[in-house]
Amino acid sequence: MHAVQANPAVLSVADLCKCLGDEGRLSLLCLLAVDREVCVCDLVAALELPQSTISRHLGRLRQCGLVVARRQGTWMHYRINDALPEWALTTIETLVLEARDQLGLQPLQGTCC
Amino acid sequence: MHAVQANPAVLSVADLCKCLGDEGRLSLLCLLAVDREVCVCDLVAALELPQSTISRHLGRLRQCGLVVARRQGTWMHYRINDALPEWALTTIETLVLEARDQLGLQPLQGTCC
DNA sequence: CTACTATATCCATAAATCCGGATATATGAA
DNA sequence: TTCATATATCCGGATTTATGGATATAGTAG
Repeated sequence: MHAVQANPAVLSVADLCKCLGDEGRLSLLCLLAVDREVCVCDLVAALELPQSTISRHLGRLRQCGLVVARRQGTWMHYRINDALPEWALTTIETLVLEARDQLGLQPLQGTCC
Repeated sequence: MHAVQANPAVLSVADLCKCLGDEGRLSLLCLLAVDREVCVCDLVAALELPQSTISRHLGRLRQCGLVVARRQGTWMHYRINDALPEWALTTIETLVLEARDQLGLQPLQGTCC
């Protein structure tokens, strides 16, 4: 078996920064950093952005390995990938803490599921 | 006097990340993080990019407040702005440390001035 | 002044990114 | 099966960004 799932292309510093360089994605990470696991519909409700936009951002975050998804029925639950390298996790933590002040985003209300 | 030089538009997390999300600018910051102060010609020599490209990247880094410049004769010396907020400085430090491994950039040789 | 160097800016092109409505896919229920 | 919901993907257009050669500016020396 040579499909040992090669290391998902080590996260580059530049790619991490590109992901964090968009207010939409940054907001998503802020929300995910508080509640451990959130489903897409709650994220859509919280950020008031079209569903396709949220999904697209989540897709990119997942592609970079910043978040992981878990399916539960028709819902998808996203959470920050805690298997990221240290430098990435500490960076995300620092930036999310500051971004939460800068972007005025209200905490998640009622969970849909 | 109402020209007290208004706060240079507080650095946003997203803007910092956009700046760091380019390999050219990231490389420049890596070089500046080692040697405290470097002049443009040395940066051009080290990165082997056209002078206009280097200057443009430095301009953006300066505009975001990540670096400051000091003129000495015809030379411009750039250094990381240590007056940045804590969250930005620690982020830069963490990312530069990792990026130096990822990007294989050789240390500055001979200073031009 | 002229000439030379270092750096910044201009410009047009190319490439990447973002957006959001429309559509496709997936799952569960009836 | 059909329907409804949740999410992902498609696609065309708008916006932003990066590029690098050419040019302009600033400083020094003669």
